[in-house]
Amino acid sequence: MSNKLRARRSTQRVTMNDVAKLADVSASTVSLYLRKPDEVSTQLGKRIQSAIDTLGYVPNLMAGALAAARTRVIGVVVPSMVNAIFASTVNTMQKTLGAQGYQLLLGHSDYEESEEEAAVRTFLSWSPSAMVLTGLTHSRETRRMLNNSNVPVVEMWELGSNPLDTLVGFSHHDVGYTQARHLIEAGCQRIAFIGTRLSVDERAKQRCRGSEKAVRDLLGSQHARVIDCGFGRMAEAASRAFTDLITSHPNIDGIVFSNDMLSLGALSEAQRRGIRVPDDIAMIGFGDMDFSDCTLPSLSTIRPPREEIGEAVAQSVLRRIKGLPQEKRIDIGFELLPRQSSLRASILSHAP
Amino acid sequence: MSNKLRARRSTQRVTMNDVAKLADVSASTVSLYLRKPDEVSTQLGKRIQSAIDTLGYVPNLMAGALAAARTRVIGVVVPSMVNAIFASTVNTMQKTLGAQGYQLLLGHSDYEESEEEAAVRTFLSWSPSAMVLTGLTHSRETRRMLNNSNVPVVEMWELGSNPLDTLVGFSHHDVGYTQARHLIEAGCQRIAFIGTRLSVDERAKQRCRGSEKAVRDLLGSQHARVIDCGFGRMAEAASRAFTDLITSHPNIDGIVFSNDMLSLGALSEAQRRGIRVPDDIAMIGFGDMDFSDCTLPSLSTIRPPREEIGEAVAQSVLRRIKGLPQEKRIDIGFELLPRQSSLRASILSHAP
DNA sequence: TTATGTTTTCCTAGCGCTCCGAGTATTTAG
DNA sequence: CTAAATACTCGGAGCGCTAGGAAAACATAA
Repeated sequence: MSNKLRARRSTQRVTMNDVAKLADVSASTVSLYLRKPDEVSTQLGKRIQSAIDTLGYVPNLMAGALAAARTRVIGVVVPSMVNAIFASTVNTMQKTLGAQGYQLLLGHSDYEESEEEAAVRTFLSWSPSAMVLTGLTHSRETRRMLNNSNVPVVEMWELGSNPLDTLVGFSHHDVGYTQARHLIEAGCQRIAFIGTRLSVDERAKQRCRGSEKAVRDLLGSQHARVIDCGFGRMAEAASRAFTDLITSHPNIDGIVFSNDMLSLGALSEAQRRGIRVPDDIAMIGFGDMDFSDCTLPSLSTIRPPREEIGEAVAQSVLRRIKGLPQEKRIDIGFELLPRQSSLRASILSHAP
Repeated sequence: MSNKLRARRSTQRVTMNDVAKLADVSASTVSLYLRKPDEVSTQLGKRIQSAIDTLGYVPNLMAGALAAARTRVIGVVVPSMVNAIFASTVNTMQKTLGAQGYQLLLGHSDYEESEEEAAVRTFLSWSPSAMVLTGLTHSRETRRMLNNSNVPVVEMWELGSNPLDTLVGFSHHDVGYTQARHLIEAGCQRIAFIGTRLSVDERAKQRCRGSEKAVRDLLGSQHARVIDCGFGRMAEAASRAFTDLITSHPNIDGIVFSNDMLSLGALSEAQRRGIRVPDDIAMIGFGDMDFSDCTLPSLSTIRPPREEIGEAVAQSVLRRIKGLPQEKRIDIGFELLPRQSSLRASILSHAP
């Protein structure tokens, strides 16, 4: 008999067994109490709870996850964590899901499919309860992994075709259309579009197309110009883009921006140049950022449903996990916030 | 003999054993190869790798974590995820730590000790490799848990006394001092401080004290007024605070802000009222946010070392995990960015 | 060839919890 | 008062992997 003592590797943490011993019940009962308190008698429940409290027992998540073959983890991939817009959504999800005992694993794609793929791969090895991605554009491999994983997936912040599973968002095309229409209704005739990263940001691209369509539908013309600022510090890039624009197209009278930071940059540049906003040029952005209603003039914009998306995603995920029936496509809509930067005198004189 | 077949719970995932069988080696060898490739002969290594590839084997993190009694997880608690300032730091940490195979678990305290405590408790049950907290103020229970946990801890974004373990940050008192001194050097005589959540944001409070001290040291007076906007939408609150301030103290000629969003709100309000910035009132903020150099006038501010902190924390954590010696206190410093909002004509006429 | 040292591979006992199936009270029905 | 139903509890076999030590294979020296 090889009875040699193996080096015991035990961490000296309090385990469920310790609790069981102190409460004078079996470990199974403690486990049951922890998972389904109702199925344990009140009396034992109390004894167990008090044992837990005395010992300061903390369940070992790893052991639980291994035994149950699942974790209470939800993987979330957003394009950028620095972007406050997504932060609000994640924040809301965190609150709702956290209250239900789920832990978010946060990753970012930097607007690159390959980065997203890496994040998804990492997250999947956690056996997550669900995965949440941003947008509908993913690499082939990402889609494959997700499809094979048998994990509920929610794509958010966009509506469109070929969803992986569940979809929660709004139409960016409609946003763009609404932006341009708003300017047109304010009396603008020659409209330009200024955005960033149009090459990689599918949603920004959609907004641009929507704006384009409105210009075509309502003015029978085209964007006078579309400028892609590319990457880098946004507001600064916007200053340059604005300068560029009014040089090449001095008769522009309305600009649709891909986000409010760009609006702000352009607005400042306009002021610097003595161009009046909205009288000479009207502007509308997207995002309703913190500062948007505090500039002078305040910035007209579209408020995306940041928190609402977070909440809807959370609820959707919860229902999916519990196996409840769940809508596959949820349109949250958005809100036009007309403010001073598009409030032209002309709109008054142009009354129908 | 109770030979009844128990319902096997096996997930049909590919396990290490499957790989071992295909490669015709033992499971231990596969495990060893995965953990320390050098300790396995090249020949076997190749065979194992190819088996892994054919089967598409993905290690079960839970099982590994349970057996090894540790996870490659790092818990990070920031006051707010929506605040882009912390987002940059986290982003940087994510990049560096992620490359080393660590996964960040992100939580937020909402500037409340109790929330922080909850997050820490949750994270500790993951047996993290390290914990990263923001600031030095924690609940008694938080400190206790962390001390007992034997997990490396890094506190960031602040310098001060009684750290739990390692400290990476800069002095907010110095920031405040620098802000006020800058205004004073620009010729301001009557300085006020406008901040938010001073009651709960220890770092903002420090900056306020630092500013106070500079006013005392250099002007021999006191802040004409300290306004705490409280919570809520910042820029808007700042407009109100500004109005309030110039009503009660019409002779104010310089304002130190707790952050740039407040500066912006006040700046717009000033413009609305025809008050010239910086000539009538100079302003300096904190944060160097995206928009800060794109307003008109551009906003003087202090740039906190967001990314630098993230990188330093990551490196520090890595060294701690590896058991390498590590400085206990790292001062990253900060940078004064003088811009137009504090560039007073008076500074010229006041030349010494 | 044997002894000795090295390197490589493998055996095995856990890690702490979950959940199936079975056992034991307790209550209700007959 | 006994049988049947109900409500609680408990035993214990895994979950998939790690890591200590031993065995095996290989290399070198005597």
